[in-house]
Amino acid sequence: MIDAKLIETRPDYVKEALAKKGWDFEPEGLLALFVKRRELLKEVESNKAEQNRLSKSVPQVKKEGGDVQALFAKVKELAALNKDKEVELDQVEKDIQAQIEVLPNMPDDDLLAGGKENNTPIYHFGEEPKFEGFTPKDHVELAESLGLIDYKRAAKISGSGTWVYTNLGARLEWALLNYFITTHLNDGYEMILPPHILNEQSGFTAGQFPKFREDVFWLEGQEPKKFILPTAETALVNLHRDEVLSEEDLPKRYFAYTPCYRKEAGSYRTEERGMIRGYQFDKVEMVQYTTDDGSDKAFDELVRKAQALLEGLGLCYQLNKLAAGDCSHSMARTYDIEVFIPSMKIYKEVSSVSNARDYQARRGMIRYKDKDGKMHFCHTLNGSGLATSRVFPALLEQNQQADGSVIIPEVLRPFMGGLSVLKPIK
RNA sequence: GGAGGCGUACCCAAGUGGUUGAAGGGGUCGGUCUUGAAAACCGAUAGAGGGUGCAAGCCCUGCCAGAGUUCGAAUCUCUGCGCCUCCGCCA
Repeated sequence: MIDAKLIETRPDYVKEALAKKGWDFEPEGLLALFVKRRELLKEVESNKAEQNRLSKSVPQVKKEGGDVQALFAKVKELAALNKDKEVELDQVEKDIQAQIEVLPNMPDDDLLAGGKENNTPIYHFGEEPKFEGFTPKDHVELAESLGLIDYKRAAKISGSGTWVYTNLGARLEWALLNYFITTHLNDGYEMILPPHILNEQSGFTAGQFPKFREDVFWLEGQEPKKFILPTAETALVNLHRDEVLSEEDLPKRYFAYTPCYRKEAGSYRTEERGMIRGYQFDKVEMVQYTTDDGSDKAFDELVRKAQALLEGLGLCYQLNKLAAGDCSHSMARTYDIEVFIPSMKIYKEVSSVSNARDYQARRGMIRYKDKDGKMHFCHTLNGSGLATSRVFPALLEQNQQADGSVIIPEVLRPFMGGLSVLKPIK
């Protein structure tokens, strides 16, 4: 959530920043509400102060045998006078809240305005494989011929947009996750396994609601409402909601493995074959809580970590600095790490690293006390480290050989019983 | 799912309608004592959000959350949430 004070004192600055995200923000309405709010607040509070003063004097007046009834009448009168104003104030505050909470985060100053077309690749790793002397298969064919994924049976037991990892496919998926987890542990991150069913407030704090209410799976008949997490970020950034941390505990570095559940309504299912986009995919997610001046450093750290994971696998990827309009709704800054998918001849996101600055912290009252006892909002950051559903196909496609086999990256072998190559079963 | 209990400041806890911003204890910080430490003793410290003001300050909110009763609520009523205990069911 954007700071209301900032909107009030520098409306043009906020307007300009949001414009870079393609968001047309007209502050006039809010500014008028701020004025209205202040007016009402002054009236209501001074009236309330008078009521309190009179009420407090009751025991004294009683003792002196004064006219208590007259006092009662006076206070009642004041209270009646205040009632309408209190209702009005309440409404104004709700209106302000409603208007501010839908606003996206403001992008960092250095980001280009506009959408995808203005994303800037800033680093490239590895070489796009050449496949000399044979026609490469796509990952769907490979997964099938190697016996890794069963799409047919997935459709039978679940539906389209899903898959079953079978045999060595399941082993490979698990090896990837283990490789990620082991790396994060070695880097000193704390492992978390959160519940997958979360309450509405968690979605709000993460900034997924109200905007993305339609994109998650809601549990039927649950009161209060519950949804299944679309990413472990939702759980991790809510861990310290409504808490006051102390500066020496920061930064907090967490990671969690969870499947992610998304409706993906209206997505490009047809061109994205196989496991490029599904209703459920596995992801290891990293989250940091930092001080309000520590998030830039943390951001670089998370980007580096995500890069290192792909580099460990030896996969060709690019690092993409997103333009303001392509950054996530709640984020001030996002870098995507995109792995090369030969069959599609494009780079597909496997990790999205973002700095929310204090946007989520304000929504969830996540604060810390500095060494002088002063309160601050934390900064929160998140980054995939990594999502498997695109690493898996990229790995198959990039590492395929002329004979249809696929070389397993060395870092994964310890998690696959030393196996070094996947061979076709038919 | 059924029955009961609880929710007060960093922690424990008193408080059941009136100057209660909230007793007491622990903790923390400072001091006395001590070669040093412990103990003992003395002192300090009670969160947060908001309004107003140059500031000191003053004011509003605030004892899980919300609504209500009352001139006045931590204290009474209702609702919700959370936790605990017992019973049932169950991976």
